[in-house]
Amino acid sequence: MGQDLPVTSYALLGLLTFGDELTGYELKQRADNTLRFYWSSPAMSQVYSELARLAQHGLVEPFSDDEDGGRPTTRYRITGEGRTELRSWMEDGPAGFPVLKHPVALRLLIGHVGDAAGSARLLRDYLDDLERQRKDLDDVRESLRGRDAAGQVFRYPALVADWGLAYYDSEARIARDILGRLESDS
Amino acid sequence: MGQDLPVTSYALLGLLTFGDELTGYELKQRADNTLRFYWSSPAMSQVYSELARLAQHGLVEPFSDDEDGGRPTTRYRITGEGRTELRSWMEDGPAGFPVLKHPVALRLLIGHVGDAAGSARLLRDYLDDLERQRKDLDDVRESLRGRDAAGQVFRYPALVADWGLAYYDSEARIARDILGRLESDS
DNA sequence: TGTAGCATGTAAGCCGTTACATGATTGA
DNA sequence: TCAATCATGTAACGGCTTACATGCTACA
Repeated sequence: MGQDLPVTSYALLGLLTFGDELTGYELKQRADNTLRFYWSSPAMSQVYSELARLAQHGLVEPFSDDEDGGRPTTRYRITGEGRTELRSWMEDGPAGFPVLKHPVALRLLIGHVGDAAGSARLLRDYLDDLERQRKDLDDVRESLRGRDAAGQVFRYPALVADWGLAYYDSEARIARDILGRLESDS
Repeated sequence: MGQDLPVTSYALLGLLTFGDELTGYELKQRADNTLRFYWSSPAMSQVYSELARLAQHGLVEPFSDDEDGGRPTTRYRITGEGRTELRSWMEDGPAGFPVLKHPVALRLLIGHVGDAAGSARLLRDYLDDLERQRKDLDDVRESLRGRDAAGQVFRYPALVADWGLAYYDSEARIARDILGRLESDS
């Protein structure tokens, strides 16, 4: 109750609420498929240290997995206390406004320091990145098909993935528009 | 040449390229009107320590301002070396993809841990926040009118502000859409 | 007279990253 | 047999925040 961990801790804890038990390694992979797009995927080393902390607080439970055929590893499952804590975190006041670290917008802001060609290149590179990123997220989105209806496990992850796709589309529209405005300067 | 400072340092340096000389306090205010929306506005204490570092590297120049009528303070101006360094940073490889810390999307991802009403409230609160934020940015945008044409000082800041406004509009559209989808579940 | 804004910092501490270290298993 | 992947950490360090400290000026 009110353990007040860093948000990333709750984020990782949340990834353990989908009915399965993961190793630290697998948890990192899941983070790369989800958190990466609208939070940030913690480094491998942090995944382990967060898991250790969560275990210390009794929010996750480690257990050794000696399944025949595989080498023994440590898996983690969320505890009842973990679920309670997570729920109370979700209802704890306003979520807070998103923080954007947008190096493209930042460079564009001081575009007058460079030349017009530089700003145009900046935006075109961004459009390329967006396409790649959109593709990645789209693959994730497709992998949820069939379990994404109301009431199903991946309903919410699917909603969030759709959000992300719409966001990338919007960014691309905006970047193209600004690029056009820059080109009409000359 | 290749001093490799943190991005926030370059960001603050960039804010000194608009033809005026600022105190640390004023620089913080400018950051709140610009960086806040697509980077992050550093704490007051960090503004001072970054200025100290920039001065140490010769990228800004402090000087005392004893203008009659005001109490003496320290102002900073960008140096020639500072401009050079900033330009080379801007052209230094790809800008990097934006990192989003989106607590609303994060909470929505694990919406199944709470109840449907919680997710709906989350989104409605976000829509309120968006409106406030949009208003703030719109005030900033309006303050640039008249100096935002091609070739003028605030051309690029205006482009970035327009980007931000379009982004907020897009977020609101998406959030409303998801809210609608959630409501049609029941 | 008191409060809000202007102005400038120091210190402690957490979050998160990179670099480093180690070793088992699987498949080409 | 060699490389990639699985698997688990430790150590050092940087960035950034919060809390704290100080004092002046303008104005209600």
